[in-house]
Amino acid sequence: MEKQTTIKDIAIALNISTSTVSRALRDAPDVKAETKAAVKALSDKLDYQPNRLALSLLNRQTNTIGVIIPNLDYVLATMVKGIDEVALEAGYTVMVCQSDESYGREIVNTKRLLDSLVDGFIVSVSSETKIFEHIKKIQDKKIPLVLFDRIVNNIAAPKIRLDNIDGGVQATEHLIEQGYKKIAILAGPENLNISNKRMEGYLQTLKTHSLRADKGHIIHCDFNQQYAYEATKELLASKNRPDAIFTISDRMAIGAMLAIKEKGLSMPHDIGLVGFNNEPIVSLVTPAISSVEMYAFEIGKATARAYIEMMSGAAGMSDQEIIIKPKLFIRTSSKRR
Amino acid sequence: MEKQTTIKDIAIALNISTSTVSRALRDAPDVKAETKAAVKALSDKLDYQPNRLALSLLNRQTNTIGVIIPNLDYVLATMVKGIDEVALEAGYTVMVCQSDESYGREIVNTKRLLDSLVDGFIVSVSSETKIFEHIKKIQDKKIPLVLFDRIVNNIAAPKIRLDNIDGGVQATEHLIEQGYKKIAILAGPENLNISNKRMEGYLQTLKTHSLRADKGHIIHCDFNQQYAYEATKELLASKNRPDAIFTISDRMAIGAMLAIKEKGLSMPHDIGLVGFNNEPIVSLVTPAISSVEMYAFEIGKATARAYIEMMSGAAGMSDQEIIIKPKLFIRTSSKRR
DNA sequence: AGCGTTACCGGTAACGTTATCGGAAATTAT
DNA sequence: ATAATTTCCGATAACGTTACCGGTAACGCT
Repeated sequence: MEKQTTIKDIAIALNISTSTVSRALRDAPDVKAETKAAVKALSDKLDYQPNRLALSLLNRQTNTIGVIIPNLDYVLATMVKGIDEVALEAGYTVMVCQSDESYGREIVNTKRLLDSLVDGFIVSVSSETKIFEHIKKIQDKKIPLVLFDRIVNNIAAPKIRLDNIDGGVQATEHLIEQGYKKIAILAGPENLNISNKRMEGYLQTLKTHSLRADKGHIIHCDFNQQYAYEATKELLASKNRPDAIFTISDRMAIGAMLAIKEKGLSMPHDIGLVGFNNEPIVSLVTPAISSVEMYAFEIGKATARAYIEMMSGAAGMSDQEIIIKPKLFIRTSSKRR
Repeated sequence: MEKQTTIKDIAIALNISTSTVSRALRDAPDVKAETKAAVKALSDKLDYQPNRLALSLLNRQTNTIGVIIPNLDYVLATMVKGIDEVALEAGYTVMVCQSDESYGREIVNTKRLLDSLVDGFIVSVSSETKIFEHIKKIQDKKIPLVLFDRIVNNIAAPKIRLDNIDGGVQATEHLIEQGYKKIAILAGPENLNISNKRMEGYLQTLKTHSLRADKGHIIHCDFNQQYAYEATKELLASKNRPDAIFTISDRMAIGAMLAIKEKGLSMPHDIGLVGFNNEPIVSLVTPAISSVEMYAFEIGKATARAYIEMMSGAAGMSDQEIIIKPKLFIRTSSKRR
């Protein structure tokens, strides 16, 4: 690693002071045009780039956003892409850290970024996280914080998220409308907000239609395909077999689909199936799976915009909540009318 | 954003010098145990964290790796996960920038990170990139650089990549063995190294078996599903219709699959299909698609390891090339014997 | 000629940290 | 008791940059 050219190098070469070089580079009015030209010529020649560390240290801001996410699955990668796009545009650099759904790593990541590396955070908490001291610590230090997707309710910060309840409602309404009566739900871990909200929509809709959810039809399982597969196998073997399943993610829907196929049952005839996220994959499997689109890219962009607005000192952001409306895409797996 | 506690705050509070505080915190031998205890107690109480900017400025190193990738699709996200894991373990922070397959954004990203933000690069070039001046500039400044996955041949840096030729060979050998005679290939953009290498394996294998590739059976198209779908439609409508297709990505295989199904042809009977990457999706579609596993996570980890080794001053890294062997997973789409 | 004004530039401090040097006090050795 | 050593700590400079203050020279005005 070679020494980068600094303002000092230029100053010495031109036999002027660093102050003047600095001013010349910033096009300050009180520098002779001639001097400016010389400085600029030399700085181009030496490929001078200001040292951002020094600037950050001086100005106490890094123009870097710390983004902490639980993983890089399709949905989150799409959201990050949205964040990235808007942030880059606005001159921010983004630092993405994966917590890998681990509470411990989430804390480590937060701590590291807190070492004056970033001047704000955009966070989606891991499914394992039940204690939010590390998040609160961010706020204690008065560092801007925006939450997205997997938000935390009792923290006062701008929140950008899907209307998860509505997603649950849309999915369940649709299944009922298609004539399904015994609708089961494959939910995520019990403390996962987004899962609970989707379930809330589900329960609420059942109630509206005077249907009752069998206790055995509400399954909490880990957020992945394998668990969903096994849970579905059990569901299908149970006495009171459901005639439809709503899963709160597409990966879980795929797991369910495999179990259903294996059992020799047909969709949508014997069993209806609706997933969540509307990942590309769901339209490629057979049968194509209905799914709730959550507009991840939009959520990402809105998140970055909220962050920028917050940084620009907008007031009353802490209780702002941007809620994106989901939309159900109906496909073969649940369409029997 | 509140003022962080600094070493100075502690020094003033305890009426000692900042030097002593610094030493006490680093457990230097020449500090009284009593003083050390006092400093540590107060630093805990004030939640002191050293300012990494100041340290980086002083030591001329940031312990941050700049990772530049073209996008965050399944394969690259998996690789990043591998990089992340190893890097975090070794105390590095990772800065991921997406170029979004754009040459321009790749340059912008490189430039930004070059502003003394990172002390080394891990790069996978975008498919649009044909000029590598920005990469060479990294090396001109003697900044460590590791290339992975989409490497650039005429740049002297450690390279970690798949044995793409072998992947092409495995896929093609398999198709020939299954009795397919007229094997087409859906390749990526013409300047994309990984695509060309996979194609090289394909051509090489045809030659071994004294088969000739019809010129019309070699298609270059963009790296996505839609283009592959359309290219396949054309292929299937052509006079000399192929009886097998090898695509250099799974997303392209999916596109091909859709076109084949639409045409009413059956796999593996009428047409054999083999993809590349072995993404989870390929075992979920019907028919399940054979695909070449590229061990993305391993590649990511190996990349980070090479980077760390390089940083530790290991010699002769610049001509090191780590080549991971792929492995074909055979599924319904191509198994007719 | 003397004064004020303008144009231009340099010096210094500061951001937070540590390495280096040097020095005072305390301890040990003679 | 004095010298020699050890123990402990403080001051300073440095990393690269800019804000701020100040100063010199040239110019214009009366």
